[in-house]
Amino acid sequence: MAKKQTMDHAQLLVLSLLAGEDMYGYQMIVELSRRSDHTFEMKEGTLYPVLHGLEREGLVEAYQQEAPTGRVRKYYHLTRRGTASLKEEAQAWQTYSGAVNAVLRACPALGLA
Amino acid sequence: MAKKQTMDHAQLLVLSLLAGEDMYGYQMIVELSRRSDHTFEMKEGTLYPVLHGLEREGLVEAYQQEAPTGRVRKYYHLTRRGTASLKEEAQAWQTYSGAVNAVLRACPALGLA
DNA sequence: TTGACATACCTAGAGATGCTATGTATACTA
DNA sequence: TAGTATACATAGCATCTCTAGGTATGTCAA
Repeated sequence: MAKKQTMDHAQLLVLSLLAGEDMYGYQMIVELSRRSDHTFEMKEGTLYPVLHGLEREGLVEAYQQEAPTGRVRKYYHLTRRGTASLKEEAQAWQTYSGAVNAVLRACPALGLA
Repeated sequence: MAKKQTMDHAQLLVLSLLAGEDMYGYQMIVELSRRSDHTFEMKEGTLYPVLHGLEREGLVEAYQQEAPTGRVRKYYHLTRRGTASLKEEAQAWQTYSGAVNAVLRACPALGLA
C-alpha cells in the first residue's frame, strides 16, 4: 500500500494557500486536501504551530471575523513580506525537486530517463 | 541569495545512488553532489547514520574492499529488498512532489499555471 | 432534547530526521 | 612537512511533524 505522505514543506504550502485569499485554519486543511487530491491531510497539530510561527515572523497577520453561522473564525492574511517569502520558498522547492528528479533520472532501475 | 537545501529525502537518494553500482560513503557524497549539480552537499553526519540504518533494515549490505590506493573502503550493495524499497519510495516521491506542484499551480502569485 | 458529527482553535510531549562539531586515520602533493 | 583530500564514525543539538489530548460551538437526526 502507498506510504503515508509527511508534510515536509508545511510552511510553503500554507503560504501558497494564503496567496489566493485570506483563510482560516480549518479551511486551509480542507483546501490543502482538495488541491492535492487528498494527498495532504494536514493535522491541526502541524498547522497551528506553523501559523503562529508565521505570525511571529511577520509573514502573515491574523484577524477575527464572524462567520454567517455566528461562529468567530480567525483569518490569516499574507503580508508583503509573506509574499516575498513565498516566492523564495517556491523557488527553493523548484531547485530542490529538480535536483531530486535529476538524481532519480540517473538511476536505471527506475526507468525515468 | 538562494536558500540552503536540506536533505529531506536522504534515504531515497542514497538508495537511488546504489541502484546503479555499489558505492562507498565518500563516493556517494561526491556523486550526489555531481548528479544534483551541486544542489545536494550531503554531510557525513547525515549519510553514515542513514547507511547504518539501511543496513540494520536489510536494505543494503556492506563489505570491505581495498582501493588501488591501498586504502580499505566500505562498499554498500543494494539488496533485493532495498531495490523494492527504492521503487516504493520513488513512487511516494512522485506522489508527494506532484501534490506540492498541484498546490503551487493553484497559487496565482507564482505564475506557474 | 440529546447524541453524534462536523466545525474550529490550541498545546504538550514524543518521535523522526538532519546538522554541527568533533575525532580518527591514511594518501597525496606542494 | 604541512596542507588538503580522502574515508569512516558518533554525540548532541536543532528542527519539524505527529500523536494525543483538550475546549467549544453549530447542525441534524433520532
